[in-house]
Amino acid sequence: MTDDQHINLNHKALDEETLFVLSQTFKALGDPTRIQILHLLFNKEYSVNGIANALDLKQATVSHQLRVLKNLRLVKYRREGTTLYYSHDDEHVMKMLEQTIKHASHS
Amino acid sequence: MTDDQHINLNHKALDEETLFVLSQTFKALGDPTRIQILHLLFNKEYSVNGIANALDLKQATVSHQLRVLKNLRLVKYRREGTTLYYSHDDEHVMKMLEQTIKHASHS
DNA sequence: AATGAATATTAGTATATATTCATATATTAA
DNA sequence: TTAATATATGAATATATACTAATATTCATT
Repeated sequence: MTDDQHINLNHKALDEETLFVLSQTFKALGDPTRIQILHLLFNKEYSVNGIANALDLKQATVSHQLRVLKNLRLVKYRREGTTLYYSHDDEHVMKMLEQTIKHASHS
Repeated sequence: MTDDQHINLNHKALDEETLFVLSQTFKALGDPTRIQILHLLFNKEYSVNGIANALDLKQATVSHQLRVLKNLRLVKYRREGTTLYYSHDDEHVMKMLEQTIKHASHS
């Protein structure tokens, strides 16, 4: 029996659901394309094609990634005719992203 | 020419390197095992076997994931004999994790 | 109803990643 | 130097994910 066997009884393990939500959220930010999209949506809403044009991505690529972000409630949209305008929908995540961008930029 | 074609000239695109660093960091947190490890390391250092025991993971699994975290400088270690004690090494990331855990817990 | 525009979906492919088993390496003690 | 312990590494496998091309769907207009 080595020291490794000792267990910190004070430590509260993360419950399964929290762990799942956490990892899903971070995973959503773990892709350059999705970061670019969220970063673009920081100040204003964009249509799907607007995002595709601004970031030089295929329409289908943007649509796929928006679905991921929408499923995690990181973005929302409003419809105007056939056009869907997407905007961010999670203040905490956007602030976290902002902070981390600042941190990464001048490091 | 639709409204989508208009471009926000005020928007500064993220440069490639920042984007890469950002996504790498978030990707590191996008896995339940790595989150558990970092969460465990919040208050104190642990050996590799200590982590494996505390989280009921294989030694190899922990070692592999610690390498990922170490490459991103999210953890560091000190040696004591044959034992390596790992601890966290990025205050910003740990604070971000803490905040997001709080946010996810009571939501 | 037919057309055009914007977006979503499906299928296919390529790539990345997490885990496990088996084994190698490194350190210490006898 | 041999043995024991702790950790790292390599190979194999399974799964997940991102992108693309093609097509389907939805909505508005005529």
